[in-house]
Amino acid sequence: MKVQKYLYLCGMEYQEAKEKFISTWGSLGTLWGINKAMAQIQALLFIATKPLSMEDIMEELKISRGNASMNLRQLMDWGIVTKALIAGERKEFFTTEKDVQELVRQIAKERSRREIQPVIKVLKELSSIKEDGTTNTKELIKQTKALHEVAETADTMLHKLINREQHWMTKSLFKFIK
Amino acid sequence: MKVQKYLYLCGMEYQEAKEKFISTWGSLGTLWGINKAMAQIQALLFIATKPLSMEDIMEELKISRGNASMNLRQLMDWGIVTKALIAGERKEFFTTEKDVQELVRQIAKERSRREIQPVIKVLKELSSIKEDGTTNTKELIKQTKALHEVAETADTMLHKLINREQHWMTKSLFKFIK
DNA sequence: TTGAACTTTCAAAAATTATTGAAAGTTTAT
DNA sequence: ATAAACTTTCAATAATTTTTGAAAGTTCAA
Repeated sequence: MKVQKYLYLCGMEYQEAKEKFISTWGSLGTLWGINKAMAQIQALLFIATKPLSMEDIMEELKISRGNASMNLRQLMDWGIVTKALIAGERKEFFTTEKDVQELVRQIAKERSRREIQPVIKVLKELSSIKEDGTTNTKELIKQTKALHEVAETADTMLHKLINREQHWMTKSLFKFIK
Repeated sequence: MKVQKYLYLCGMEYQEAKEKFISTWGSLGTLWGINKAMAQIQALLFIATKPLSMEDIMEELKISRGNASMNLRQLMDWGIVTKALIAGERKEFFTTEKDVQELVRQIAKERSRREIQPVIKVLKELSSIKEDGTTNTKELIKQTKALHEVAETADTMLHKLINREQHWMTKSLFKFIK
């Protein structure tokens, strides 16, 4: 009965679509090494029409307070969720970056910093390997160099993306690649 | 004693560099949702000067036969490792794609197929949500559309990358982005 | 067809990662 | 300074993922 009333008021479609959106985002996150709760919180905020409190998030996603707190903190470390102070409220509220372009840029920036740059550093270290003339050493040097080059290129590309004004990606690049 | 002899013959530098290369690749893989053994097997093959047997791989990486077998199969599913038949040998030997550009393309292709395309599919499904005039529904529709657009762009970009001739990425694109 | 040489499969064990919940910590209004 | 209203931390637990190893499966030479 309660369910029927709810369905009548809000429309089944919305609730269903919302859940699908959140769970899809969640499993996508898992695939990319981001944990489910973190991805789902971001998804929830992404389609919310106003900032949400920790209580709201816990209730919607059925997760514990500790889990919500830790994952919100991580999202803030990634720079894609921020606290939104609401006048007259003691609680903290949260919002995510709503502009997809900006979101993509922020994620690109963090992934470069956390993943690509450390790899580049190791590849650079490996370039100091002693050339002893063996085939094995030659191959290691050759492949290390090749990877180093690709990693640098990828990083440069990401940085071009990161430093562009808003709609660069969809406009210019899309045009370029025809 | 045995160790010293080994060090003398092969040079400490090589062994150290090789281990560093493999373990770095392994942890990078983990970060990207690829399991450690799978990434390490690929790394090992990437710097090997000849095809390796399952025994070789098991011994070098200290992993079990089952583990080696399953991960080699996955790497073959990804299309980045292939069996190399060696005349006169009963055993199977394995090699990985040695050209980094080609490797990147193959990975891009698989990631598009496994990750981006399913997301695009869900976003498309969600676009059939019933527009009931509420703010929440409007926001969900808006954000779904925005993501859909970005996902399509990313996928198109990847496909341009995938279908280019060999050195497109480093040559043309690098030039373009200055 | 047999059996030796290999590979694959898969249930169980180990390792890793995520989640909980309650105690400790913090902030703010009075 | 106190206490209510919150948030954070973290040890314990749960869930998930990876790894093992041995049995089952396959292939091939004789």
